[in-house]
Amino acid sequence: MSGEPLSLHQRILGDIGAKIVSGAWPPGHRIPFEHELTEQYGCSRMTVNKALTQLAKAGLIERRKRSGSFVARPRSQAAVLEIHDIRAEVEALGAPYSYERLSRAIRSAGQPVDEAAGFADATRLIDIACLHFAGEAPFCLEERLISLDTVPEAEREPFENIAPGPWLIGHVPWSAAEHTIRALAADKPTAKRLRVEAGTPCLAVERRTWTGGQPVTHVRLTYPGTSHVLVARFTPEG
Amino acid sequence: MSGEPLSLHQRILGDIGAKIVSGAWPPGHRIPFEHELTEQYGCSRMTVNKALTQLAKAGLIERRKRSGSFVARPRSQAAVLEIHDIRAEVEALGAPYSYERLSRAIRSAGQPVDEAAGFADATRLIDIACLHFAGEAPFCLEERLISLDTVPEAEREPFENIAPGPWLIGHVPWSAAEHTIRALAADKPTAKRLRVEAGTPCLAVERRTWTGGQPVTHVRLTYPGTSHVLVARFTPEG
DNA sequence: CAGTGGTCTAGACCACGTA
DNA sequence: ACGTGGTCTAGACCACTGT
Repeated sequence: MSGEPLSLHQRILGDIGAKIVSGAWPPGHRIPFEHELTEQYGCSRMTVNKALTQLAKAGLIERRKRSGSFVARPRSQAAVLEIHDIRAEVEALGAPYSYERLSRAIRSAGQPVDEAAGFADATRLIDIACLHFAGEAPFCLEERLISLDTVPEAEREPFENIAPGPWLIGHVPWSAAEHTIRALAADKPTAKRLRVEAGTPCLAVERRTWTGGQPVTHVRLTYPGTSHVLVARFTPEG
Repeated sequence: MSGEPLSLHQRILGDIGAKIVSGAWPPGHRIPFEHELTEQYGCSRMTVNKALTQLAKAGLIERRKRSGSFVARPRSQAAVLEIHDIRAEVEALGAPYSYERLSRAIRSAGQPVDEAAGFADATRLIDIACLHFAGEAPFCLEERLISLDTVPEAEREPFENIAPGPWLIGHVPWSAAEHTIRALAADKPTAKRLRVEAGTPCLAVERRTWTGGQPVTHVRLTYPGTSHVLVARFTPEG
């Protein structure tokens, strides 16, 4: 439907992807060798290689030296999860966004939760709690630890007018991130802050971020009830 | 630490990624032109281009014709969510896996839930409920609709000895999938099936799958309590 | 040992956006 | 108009691996 002229390697990728997706080439089926596709499309090997490399990264095919490339047996689907800025999420709902810092403290790592978050003992941490609002209603509770060893500038920032997320993005680009998503029941303090009843189901997203090998921050975002969903998509086109 | 000899384009990718990640090149900073990197690394333009193209796909840089390439302002993080087979998840926990079909019916689409799932009115559907066990305990409730227009073979399958997920993977490769993740409270029938109290927080993963443009299946997986977490990772290395 | 994919080269032409 | 990135070529060498 999109009348855009596809580049050649995209066309090759699409053609092969279609064969796989349609079932014409079942899992285990051997894909034509690169030199065969080269003849078939009348192009150079690099162009074919680009398409096949991309299919391999998408997990649709598996490449074996000396043997060829084969349609992969789908073992796990890898979907792309878009993690948006909270302000953007709120404003996408058409609600006015606001932010309130609840607490800020500096302490040394040593609690079990710190270790679970990946902070070595005695790492100096800044410990922040804050609320994000959509209109009058609490949208999300943020509980965050930032390593002052990795981000010393954070010590001078009160985080009263800027949320830690946007501040960090402006000061410390991440190199790696891990998200953990779970459902949990709001405990009493959490429920009070989110203005829901204790035991209300919440979606909790925990994110750990590293730069180089150093832990930067650990944050738990707690969204009350079903106010929030995460969406992840997969297409082989990349 | 991994003593593997990196390919040249990987090294270039890593070098530039490090500059961005360390903050040495802040958002908006112009990256050396391809021909400059060509000189710097003593390689051809394709090699440089491969690295930059990959960085652009990872969202670390933004490329503009005539202007050059620039460090991107991180807007949304795109993390890769691994969706595993339920049997594999259970066995990874060290528990014996078992499966029980609860119900199976054939009907025509028309309910609001069918429309939300993307099935056109009057599409013939197979409607299945089943339970996945980890040992004696229910691990996950699966409620699934399969379009018989798209997958007519499903009509002959009782799904008593094989779960719909693995069966579908063997019969209908997906071309696109969308996952929606939310927290919810178990309603009475769900709670009974999962052997928890009504109101228990559950993690619900809904997946819609298409092949070509046709909807294949819609499934809701309900995991009780905090028994299950999803993990998503991001690294610019791809 | 032969043939595969992985990687790289030294060019080339083109579309396109900015100056 | 110019210089950028996007794409492609027609070769090449190498490591690996299955026969």
